[in-house]
Amino acid sequence: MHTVKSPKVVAMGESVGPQVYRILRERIIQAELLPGERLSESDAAKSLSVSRQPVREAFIKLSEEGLVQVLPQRGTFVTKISVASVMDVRFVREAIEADIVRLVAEGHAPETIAELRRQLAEQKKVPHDNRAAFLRLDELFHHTLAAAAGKAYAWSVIESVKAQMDRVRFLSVDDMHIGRLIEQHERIVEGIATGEKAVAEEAMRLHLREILKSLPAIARSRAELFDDTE
Amino acid sequence: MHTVKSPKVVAMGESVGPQVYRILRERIIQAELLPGERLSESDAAKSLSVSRQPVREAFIKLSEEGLVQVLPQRGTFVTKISVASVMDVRFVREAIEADIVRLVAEGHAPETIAELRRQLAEQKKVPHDNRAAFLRLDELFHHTLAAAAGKAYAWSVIESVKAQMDRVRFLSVDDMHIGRLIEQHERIVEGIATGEKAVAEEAMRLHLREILKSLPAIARSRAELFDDTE
DNA sequence: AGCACTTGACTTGTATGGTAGTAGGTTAGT
DNA sequence: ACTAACCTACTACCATACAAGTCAAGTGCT
Repeated sequence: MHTVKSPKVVAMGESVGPQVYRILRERIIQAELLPGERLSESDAAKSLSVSRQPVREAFIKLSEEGLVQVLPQRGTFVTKISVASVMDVRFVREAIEADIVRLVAEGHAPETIAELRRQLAEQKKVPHDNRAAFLRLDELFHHTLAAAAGKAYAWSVIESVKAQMDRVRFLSVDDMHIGRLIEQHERIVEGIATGEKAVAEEAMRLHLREILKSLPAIARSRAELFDDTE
Repeated sequence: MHTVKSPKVVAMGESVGPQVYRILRERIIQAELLPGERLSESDAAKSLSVSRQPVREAFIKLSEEGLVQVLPQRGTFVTKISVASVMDVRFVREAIEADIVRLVAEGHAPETIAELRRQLAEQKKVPHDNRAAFLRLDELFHHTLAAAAGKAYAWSVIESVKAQMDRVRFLSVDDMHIGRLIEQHERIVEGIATGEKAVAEEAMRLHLREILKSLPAIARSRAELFDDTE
């Protein structure tokens, strides 16, 4: 039964609601949908060839994540990036990942360390202008640490929270100084390998605070994307 | 089945969906809706005198929190309590609250310390059999710490995550040794007052690990409420 | 008796209709 | 010209109808 004539954006095998959610989430994080932009249940529904209901469910999820703001009877808008929100998320992330990396350092499993070193080599191979590729590897690095600590759930919490940070990272096109970030990764792995959990933890905390350095400059240069009520 | 033709359980002034969510969430946490129990969009809608749609949205939110499990075309069930899930949540909570209490200890604001001591006195006044009252004060205590650290967002993350822990706490009727918990609170406040952030942090970590001690016994005595596939 | 199949009463997922409310441009009144 | 009332075109929210899948009881054949 191939009744699909319309250019359905969604695929089979999974409910439509979650698919719409992921599509919109990705577009917001990658700044394809700009902060402040107005969305609409019916417009989004039409453009995705689905009904309004799944779109509505997606909007609700996005609003819980703080990516959109739903104003009843008025409209739904992509939230502007808020410096305060980014810092709030960063704090939570640091707290969780600090404990994770300490656990990994305690475990000092050889295969984990080998895997992390493999990833470091991979990261160094990325050309300095290919930002997206490095961001993927960075994501993998942190995810690997969580998995090594046996904290899959903690990672899922981080994932649901870090969207606000990711939006900023997609903006910092120019001076990402990938080299420095890799050095920080190396220090983390080093601390793990030597079993110095305090060293590893502190390296992770510093690593996650790196975003704070670039944030003010980005907020100034792309002021129209940021919330100015703070 | 006595269906109360209740005159609108929901109130005015707020959307129906979130209200339904809170009502069901409360009932699940307080074990009024038992783990394993089957829910139904239409039944819940009828008993609350609303339509299926807001109920559906509530179900989705609850499933994201891990309180219910939605099986398409089959049914929606209150999730059984999982020892692994409780420990996962506890880990995240410890990581965040450890950093929070350290911040508070660094700030050593006199009015905060005074407020915490006031709450300690309040906690001691609670009769040892009034579990619910103590749980409310305990909740307030931790919330106050987060607020004092200026981490409202971090607290909201904890709130959305700790439902799994709260379900267990409502079960541990008997040996809650409220006294010991208060002693732990006192040690936390002491660490904050003296500015020894390492002491305060460690006290918080021990406090949040307390649940692990009672968990195995509860899982054994109320095995029918727990997931046995682990 | 025992197995294959049908049927119907459920379930959640999706689509659509109807309502109250807001925003903004336009028009009538001064 | 200026103000105020209205009017239209939107919005999200809720209710309801329909579609598709699941499961178990029941039926008829072997």
